[in-house]
Amino acid sequence: MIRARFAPSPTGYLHIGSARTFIFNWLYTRKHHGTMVLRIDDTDIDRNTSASLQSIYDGLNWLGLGWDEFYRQSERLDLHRQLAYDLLAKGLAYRDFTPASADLEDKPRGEGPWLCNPEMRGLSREESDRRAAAGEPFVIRFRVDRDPGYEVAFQDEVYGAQSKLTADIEDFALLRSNTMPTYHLASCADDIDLRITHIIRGQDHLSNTFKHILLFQAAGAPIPRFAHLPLLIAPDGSKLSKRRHGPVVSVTTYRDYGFLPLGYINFLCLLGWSPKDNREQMTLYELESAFSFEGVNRSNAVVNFSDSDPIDPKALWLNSQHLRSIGVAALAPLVRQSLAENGLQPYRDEDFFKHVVDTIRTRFSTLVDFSTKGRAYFSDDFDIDPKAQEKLDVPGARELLHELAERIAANPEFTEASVERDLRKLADERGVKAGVLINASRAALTGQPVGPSAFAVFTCIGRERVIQRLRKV
RNA sequence: GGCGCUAUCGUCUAACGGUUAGGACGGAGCCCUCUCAAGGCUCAAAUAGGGGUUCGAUUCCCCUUAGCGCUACCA
Repeated sequence: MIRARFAPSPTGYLHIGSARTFIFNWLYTRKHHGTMVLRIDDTDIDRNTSASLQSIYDGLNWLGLGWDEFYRQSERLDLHRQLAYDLLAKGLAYRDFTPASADLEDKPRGEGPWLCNPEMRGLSREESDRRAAAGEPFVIRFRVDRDPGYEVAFQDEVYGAQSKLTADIEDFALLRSNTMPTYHLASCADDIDLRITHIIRGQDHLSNTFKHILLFQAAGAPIPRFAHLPLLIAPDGSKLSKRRHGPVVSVTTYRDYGFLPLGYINFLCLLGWSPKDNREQMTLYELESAFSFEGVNRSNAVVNFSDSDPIDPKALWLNSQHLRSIGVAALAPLVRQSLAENGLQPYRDEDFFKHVVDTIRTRFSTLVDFSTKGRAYFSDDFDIDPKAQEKLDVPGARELLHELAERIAANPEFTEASVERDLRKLADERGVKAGVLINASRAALTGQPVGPSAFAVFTCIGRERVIQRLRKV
C-alpha cells in the first residue's frame, strides 16, 4: 500500500511549486490506489501564521483534488521529542550546550564546512546529564558517523543513484533548546509514524535526504522511496519568491485570473514532467494514468512570465483548450460563479445559459472573459468598444439596424435561420453588402467588434433584447 | 569555500549511440471567412564550450563555464 504525503509549512501562501508537488503526489497515489496524506509542517512557531494556513487551504481547495488523511505537526510534538530522546539514550544523538547566540562564531566558514563541536560531541554521558539536570539549555544533535569512507546512498526515483560521504555531513540539530523539534526530526518522525512509503518533494531537499536516511536508519525504520522534483524557477533563473516576483508565485492568483482548476493543473504538470508522446492537453484521468517518475525531468523549469504579462502564455493556451472542451454542464456553474463574483446575475434559464456559454466560450481563454468580453450576453449595461463603434458609424448603418429591428419585430419566428433571411433580404433590398449589416449588428448587440457568428449572437441575446438594442443604436 | 544536482529552439519538452534533432506555446505568413477566434498548411528558431570513448555521439566519460540546492537551534 502506497502512502505519500504533501507537507507544506504555513509560512506564506500556497506556492505554485508546492502546488505542483501536491499534484504529483496526488497523481502518484491515485494511480497506485494509495493514500494521500496532507501534513502541515508547522514546527517553526515564529514564522507560522493562520492566514498562511488559510491560503494553503484556499489553494488546495481550488485545485479540488482532495486528500485522504490530515495531520498537523504541532499536535504531534511529543512523538518527535520521543524519537530525539530515544536516539539520545542510544548514544546516536548528543546534547550540545553551546549557546545559540555563539553559533556563527563557533562555525567558521571559508576553509570548510562546520561539522560538529568535538568538545560537545565528546561529552561524557554523566557530564551531559548533570548539566542538563542543572537546567543548562541545550540542543540535541544527531551523531553523524565520522568514519572516513562511510557513505549514505540511495536510489532516487528521478535523479538516480545518489551518494554522499557521512564525513561531509554535519551533526545536524534534532531538538532545539526551546524543546521544539527541527524540520528534519519532525519530518522523519512523522514519516515513520505515518508509514510513508514514498517521499515526493522538491529537489531542494535532495541533499537533505542523506540526513533523513541517517535518521531513518538510526530509528530502525524502513527507508521510504524518494522522488525529487525539479524546481520551478523565474525567467532569470532565480527561484520564485514573493518578494521578487510578486503574485505569480501564488496559486490563488491563477484562480482569480479565471483559470479552470484543470487548466492550471495541466499546465503545472507539464513543467518538469512529460508523457513523452507529445500530448499536452490532458484530462485528470489521462494525467493520472500517464504519470510516472520516469517522465519527470531533472532540470529546473522556467515559468515564462514577464513584467508586461504575468501569465505564462502556455498556461493561458492550455486553459483555453480546456475551456472549450470540457462538458458545458461542468463549465456552466463555474461561469455562473465567476459572473456572480463580478456582479453579474445571468437572467437566462439554465438551458439557455448553457447554450450561450457554449456559443461564446470558443474565443475565451479564462472564466473572467465571460464577464468582460462577454458582458453584453449577461447584462444590458455594457460598453461599446471603439472598434465596434466604427462599424456602427458606417454611413447608413444605423438606419439599416433600425429597419432590421422592425423586420425582426414583425417576424414571429426567431431563429438563426429566420434572422439570417431577414437580414440578407434587407441588405439585398437596400443594395448593401450583407457583411456590413452583419458586423454592425454584432457591434450593436454585444458592443464588441469580434465574436461568434452574428446569427448565433442574435439567438444568444434573445428576441426582445435584440429588438431593443437595435432600435436604441 | 565544501558537498550535491543540472545543462536540446525565446519558453515547456521528445529523441534503447545511427533521425533532414520531433512536438507544443509564443512569433511570421497563407488558406478558410460576416468579424474575431478556432481549424488546416508553411516558415524562422536549439544540442553551452573543450577534450576523450566509438565506425558513429544530443545521448557514455572527463574538464571548463553557467545556473540551482544544501552547508541554521528555517522549512
